[in-house]
Amino acid sequence: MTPPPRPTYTVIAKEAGVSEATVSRVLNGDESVHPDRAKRVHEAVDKLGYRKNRVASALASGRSGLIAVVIDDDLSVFSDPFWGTVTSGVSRILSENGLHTVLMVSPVGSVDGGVAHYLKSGEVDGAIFFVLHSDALVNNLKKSGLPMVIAGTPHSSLDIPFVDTDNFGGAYAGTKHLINQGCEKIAIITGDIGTTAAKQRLDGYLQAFRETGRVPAKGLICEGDYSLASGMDHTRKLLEQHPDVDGIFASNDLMAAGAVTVLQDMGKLVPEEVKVVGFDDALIAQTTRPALTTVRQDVVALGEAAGTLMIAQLNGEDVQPIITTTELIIRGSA
Amino acid sequence: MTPPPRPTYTVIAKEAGVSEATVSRVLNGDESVHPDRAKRVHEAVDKLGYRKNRVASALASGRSGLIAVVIDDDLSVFSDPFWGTVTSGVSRILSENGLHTVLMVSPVGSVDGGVAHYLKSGEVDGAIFFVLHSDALVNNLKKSGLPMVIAGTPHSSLDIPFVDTDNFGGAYAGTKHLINQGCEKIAIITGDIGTTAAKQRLDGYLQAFRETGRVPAKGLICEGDYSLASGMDHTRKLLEQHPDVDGIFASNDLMAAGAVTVLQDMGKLVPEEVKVVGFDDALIAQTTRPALTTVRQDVVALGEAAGTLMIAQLNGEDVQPIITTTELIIRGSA
DNA sequence: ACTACCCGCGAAACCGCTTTCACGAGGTCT
DNA sequence: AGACCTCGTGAAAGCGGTTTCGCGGGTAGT
Repeated sequence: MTPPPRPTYTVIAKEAGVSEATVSRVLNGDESVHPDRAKRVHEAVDKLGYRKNRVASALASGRSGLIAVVIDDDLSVFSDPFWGTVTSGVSRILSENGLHTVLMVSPVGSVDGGVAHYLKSGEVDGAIFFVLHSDALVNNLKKSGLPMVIAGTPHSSLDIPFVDTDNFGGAYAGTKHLINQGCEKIAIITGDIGTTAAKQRLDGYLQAFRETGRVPAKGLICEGDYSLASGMDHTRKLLEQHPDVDGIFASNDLMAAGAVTVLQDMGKLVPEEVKVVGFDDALIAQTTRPALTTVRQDVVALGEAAGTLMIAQLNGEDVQPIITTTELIIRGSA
Repeated sequence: MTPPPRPTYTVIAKEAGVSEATVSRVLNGDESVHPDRAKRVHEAVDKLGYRKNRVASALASGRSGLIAVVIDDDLSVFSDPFWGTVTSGVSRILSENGLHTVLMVSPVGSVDGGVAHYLKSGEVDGAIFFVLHSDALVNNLKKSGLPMVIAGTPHSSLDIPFVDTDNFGGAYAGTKHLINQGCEKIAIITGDIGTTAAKQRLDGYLQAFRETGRVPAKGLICEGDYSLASGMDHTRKLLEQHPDVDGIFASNDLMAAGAVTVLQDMGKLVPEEVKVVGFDDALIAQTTRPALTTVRQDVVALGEAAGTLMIAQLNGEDVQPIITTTELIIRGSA
């Protein structure tokens, strides 16, 4: 019933015949303790099955061993496996380093909300933000000196380390592929343009276009929002206004899937008449017919990179942004 | 640079002209403090922008305000949005109650791994498990007196509160629908049969069948594993061995999508020649052509239920398992 | 041989909050 | 009026570690 009482330093110290201070030193890897005594301490620890109380440790040392992962509730967390995957990558890396992940799913807009309070209250040693629309909170928190990492490219050029996929390069490669396949009239359905990722992908598309010497016709740039519905809607409009489109680059697979669906419903053959390229290489890319040609991003790696950056930062190391590479996966749709 | 020093009880007490004990009482909602003094404390708190140090509080009170959410690494966390969604539901409810979510993604098989240690070390006030294959750890931890909630039905009948979707009822309804649509030869592709959810869905299927007076032919029960690939493989085999199947109930949408894909590739019309029903109502259900008829489960509600159960338990309330209902969503595939 | 260091280690203060305990004031009961 | 409660409150003892400080002995320098 009652949890068995756990031993404390007092007990270990007595058992090992040393002072509590020495126990602390040994358990924290202080080299200056004589090997013999260290050994005695370790034996006592093993024998008594001692485990350090991290709360007490946190209070005394000021380090909690907790890293917050802050996900803006506005995100489509509920339907997009992306964030869950990133988070588990983060969590893996952190726990390998003796840290734990505190998940905070909450609107992050406000500089003064509950999340902000919590982060400022010093209960966590660092915070990893999944930022999309606004850097306000992050920016504000920077002053507090809390180590932070941003997953996704920040809007303003705060000098906060971040990790991101090579959105530009990926979109460039995807668009280039369409061009190489002989597409003449290539549209793009962007993601939520309030996000840097969507902007960067748009830039990649434009760049590929520019290199051909042509300029993307107005009306070929459709502002979507990453949702299936927006992929479908924009494709529909596109076909009305530009019946001769022969290529669509969608900023994620969900919208690409929507595009394929609509195209087929409206009697267009994919990829014969219209080619479609997506982004992400999500599961859904494999279930459409034809399967989606898409730009793969390594989401787990992204999460791990975020974790790594946090660890490095806590160790006082010099930290550089990490951009993970993408890979064009060619399937049936283009 | 250095974070501004935060005020402590000492400061608040001085400012308000009361003792630290009184400050503590006020801040913890002790009714017995005279309103005037309470007011003075609150004013001091506001004026100084005081925020309680939860770590110190945790050490002194023995309550950390942290709830662990343990996800078995074996789970397909990396591709299945399901768990991320449940988790965010949990997180929402907990944070509304002043608790925080500590995410632990790690193999849970061992009774003696890092997770077990952490949970036993008293750093969390409770744990919510996403259990699939084994109850070993949970079972072991029960003795420690740690409040726990299981998401998913436990294998053994431990008397630990759990939340789950009505898998049986959902599968029953789905299968029944196929029967009502005139299907004669209905196969099932189960999920990983090592999970209770998969078993329950199979039972629902069998029950619906039984009520017709018929017995499902051997070979119509295919043991899948929730993956797209297994949905495709089993459908392929099914068509070889039973070319006359006219209905397939898949234990999740991913496998259902695989089934539809293979059926069409092999020249079968869906739903004219073979009808398909999935389970989950995941996003993917809307992107197949035809869109999937499927059994919807409310994943967010499931997470919230788990959170609610935890809160209730911490409050010492009587706790009953929660089974969330499902709903048959009829689309094009059946 | 004498002073100057350095090193390993224990005593004790401390981290910031919670909680027990006891005390004094005011009220009640006889 | 005296014994007995009750109630609000402050002093102080923890909670279980970490860290500073200083001591004693050994080493080094001259």
